[in-house]
Amino acid sequence: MRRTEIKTILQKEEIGAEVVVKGWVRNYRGNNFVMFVALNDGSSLQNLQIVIDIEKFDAQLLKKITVGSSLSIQGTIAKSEGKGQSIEVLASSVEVLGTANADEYPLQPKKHSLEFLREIGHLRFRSNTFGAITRIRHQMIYAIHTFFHERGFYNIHTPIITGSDCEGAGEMFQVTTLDLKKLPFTKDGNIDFSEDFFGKQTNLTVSGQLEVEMACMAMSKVYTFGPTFRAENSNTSRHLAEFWMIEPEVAFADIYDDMDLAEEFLKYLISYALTNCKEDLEFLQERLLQEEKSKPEQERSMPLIEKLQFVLANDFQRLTYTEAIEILKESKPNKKGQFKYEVKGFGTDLQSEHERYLVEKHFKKPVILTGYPKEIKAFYMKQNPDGKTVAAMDVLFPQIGEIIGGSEREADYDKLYNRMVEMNIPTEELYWYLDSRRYGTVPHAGFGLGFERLMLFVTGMGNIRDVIPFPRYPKSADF
RNA sequence: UCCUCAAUAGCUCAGUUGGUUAGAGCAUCUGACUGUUAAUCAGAGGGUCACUGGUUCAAGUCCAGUUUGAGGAGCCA
Repeated sequence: MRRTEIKTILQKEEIGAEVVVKGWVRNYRGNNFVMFVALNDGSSLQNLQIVIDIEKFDAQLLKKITVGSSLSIQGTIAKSEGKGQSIEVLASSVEVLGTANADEYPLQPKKHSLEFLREIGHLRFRSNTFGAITRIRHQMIYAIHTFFHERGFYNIHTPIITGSDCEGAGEMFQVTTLDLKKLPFTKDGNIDFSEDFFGKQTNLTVSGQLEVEMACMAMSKVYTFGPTFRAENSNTSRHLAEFWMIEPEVAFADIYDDMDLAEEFLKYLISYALTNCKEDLEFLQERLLQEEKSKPEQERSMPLIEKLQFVLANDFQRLTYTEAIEILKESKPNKKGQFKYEVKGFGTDLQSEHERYLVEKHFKKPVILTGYPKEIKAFYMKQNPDGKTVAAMDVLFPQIGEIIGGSEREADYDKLYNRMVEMNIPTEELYWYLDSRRYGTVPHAGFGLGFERLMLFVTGMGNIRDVIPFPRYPKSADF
């Protein structure tokens, strides 16, 4: 007989039907006559209650049923006599697929701290919280591809190993097959990378943008969704050394089209989560409410689902960097000296306290900031006619800050070339990037969305290390 | 990388001005109980007090360094 998923059994409620279910024991209890097992197979947050008549089974077999063990159960679906669930399965055959020594198994049927679960990252999928996050993560991946597919975008696999060390987005991890104990050197004392696997120095990518722009110059609407790597020594709850990024690129589009796409995209994903991950979101919301009970009332935030609906219901506030500086300059905390960094005028780099003030206090909704000073932004961004600013846009979200960073790209060959020289970007190495402006250049724009940042917002989790299965960060590459 | 705080049983935590044999709840084990819901009740076992060094008659407690974790900042997505 084929296995039926627990989710299906709970949905259909076919009383009297004969089924085979397989899964892991979350908890069990009982007495001398009857045993109740809460079984979970990952298909749903809900467990299925298995009822075992103790007299019908071998005592040695039943002893092997412990928290964490895996079972195959054949039985009939019945209306539950108990209060906690509407249906249950009365077992006619019980097979223990794998035991789990109760003395050693670290997951108990009780609340564990997220820090502890992170230490047992290989087992934390078996917790309710991480199960919910895992299901939501999958739904979001699916929704991202669906969104772009429905709008005529093509998915481009940009390289993970890159030959350029100047993608302009941070410190890179080196990739080499050279024997680190016997490095080959050139005559002038440098490491001889011509002996390396690729015959040159290579790194893990920090962004697929430059390559996806090349595809954009033929396919018009493209996106890449892949792993990116930053060797920055960032120890925060919002950064990972290995994370997944979504980078769409659209030809014949300007910065306003880019903002429209970003807002539509984020709202689509949040709306998708609300309709397709209801049960898991409700669970995470309840978890957060329990956690917040210990906090004073003013510090408590909106319940998770309400917060997601709120973002859907309101237009993102769009304003320029210059306007933001004016608002911040005139703000109470700035005048009273409550900001750690005072806002003085144009050119001030916005700190997270300033972004938070704009999003959480002043506008109380997501904000899209545009027109940043060119000095604080990347070389490829389109220079505005004012000579001071570039057509960049950052989407700022409550609690997480910058969730999206994007721009209209500089399409003019001379302007791009000169800016690269100004910023010491090696033009020979990036000849291929310049070629896109030399042959049939068109206006185009795109952005990058950190997938785990989106996950933080949708799940309401506080630490980015808890929304990716196996987080990589400084001093940590376990599992 | 910087600032602040923390590390005691498998987990979550108490541990007084430095002073006898380091405590609780949960988990585990044993037993009781005819339908449980994080079951309940009774009993038992379980500790290199993160690590290294120092002060002291005496250190879980004080000091220094190291490691790890949390919160915040920077870098960014």
